[in-house]
Amino acid sequence: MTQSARNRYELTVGQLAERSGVAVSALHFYEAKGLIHSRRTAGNQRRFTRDTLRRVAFIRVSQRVGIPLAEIREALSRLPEERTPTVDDWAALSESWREKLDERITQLQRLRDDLTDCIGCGCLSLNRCALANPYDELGKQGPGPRRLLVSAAKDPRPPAAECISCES
Amino acid sequence: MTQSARNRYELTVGQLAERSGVAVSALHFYEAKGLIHSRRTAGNQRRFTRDTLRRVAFIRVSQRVGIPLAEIREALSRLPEERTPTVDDWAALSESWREKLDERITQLQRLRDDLTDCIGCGCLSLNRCALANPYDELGKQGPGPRRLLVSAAKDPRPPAAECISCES
DNA sequence: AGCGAACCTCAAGCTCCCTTGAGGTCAAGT
DNA sequence: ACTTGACCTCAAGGGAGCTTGAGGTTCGCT
Repeated sequence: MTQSARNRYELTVGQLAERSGVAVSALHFYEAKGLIHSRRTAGNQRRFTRDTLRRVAFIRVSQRVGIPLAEIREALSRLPEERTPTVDDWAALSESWREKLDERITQLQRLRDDLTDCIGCGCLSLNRCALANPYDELGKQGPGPRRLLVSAAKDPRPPAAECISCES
Repeated sequence: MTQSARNRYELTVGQLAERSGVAVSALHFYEAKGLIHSRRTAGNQRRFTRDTLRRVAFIRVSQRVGIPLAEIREALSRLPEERTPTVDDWAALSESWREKLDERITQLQRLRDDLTDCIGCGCLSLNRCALANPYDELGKQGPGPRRLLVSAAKDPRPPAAECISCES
């Protein structure tokens, strides 16, 4: 492959940034974290293969759903290294993500239903509601949207405790 | 109201922490950020009214959905200051949150559907997919799960752009 | 009065996810 | 040859959301 031919199939970091909508600094960061990879030119500049666009797309999508970079990295590491990932490779990855999305949707729906219940009883209970009581281990890792994709609750909810705000 | 009577209706920070499941340090933090309020005893200790439990519950619930503290603070500030919030006050707040939840659910569902589409076309397009392209202003504020509750997309999606990974 | 647990106030530290800046190199156009 | 813009590295900064630690006070009980 000639150098010029290469140029048609590879992207500079600037091009990748522009086309993916991600800042150059963020791309550097992703590379440092092992989420994307590049070869270097003789002049030490990064050259990304075109499928890096897909990787970046995948990263952003995953982030929007609430998955931390470390986990995304792990998922991406399951793509074949030796060859350019095929559509099927990507489909498999996306499929697993889709399942997580489904779980998250189910979880939010329950959250919504429980919120409605809580309004009904006039009680925003920390112990009784799924609202404050995420039956998942991720909930224990502290609050915040850091890890939104939780393993969807095993259904045995914790024993209904007292209502923290209604009782004495 | 006597001091002892007061004690029955107020909570120390430790009690609030225990009953809400939130660390004392976090409660201090919330107070510093104006999400909760306390009176101080003669000895400079915090005393929280009982409805603070509900506030904390509301905070945690909101966080789980992905709402940043600043926004939660703003929502809470709509509760009446002069009197203890009634069930109706809380219901109004929760109702507005429920709507956001609905929006969020809808958004995730579309995300999921689009992901399926993308698998279909074999293309994880940054420009075409809702996936990478959250038609909402919050998406522009950078990535991450920091602000997941977006104003549900006005439906005119952006003009279908080229597929960033499929074309040349 | 004395003890320990719980409380107080800063200030600093931590994780995540980047951005900004300084100082320097590379590549393409004139 | 020169300029300009894109690129490089590395270190530091920033915001969100807390936690940890030091040093000191107060509460409740015996």
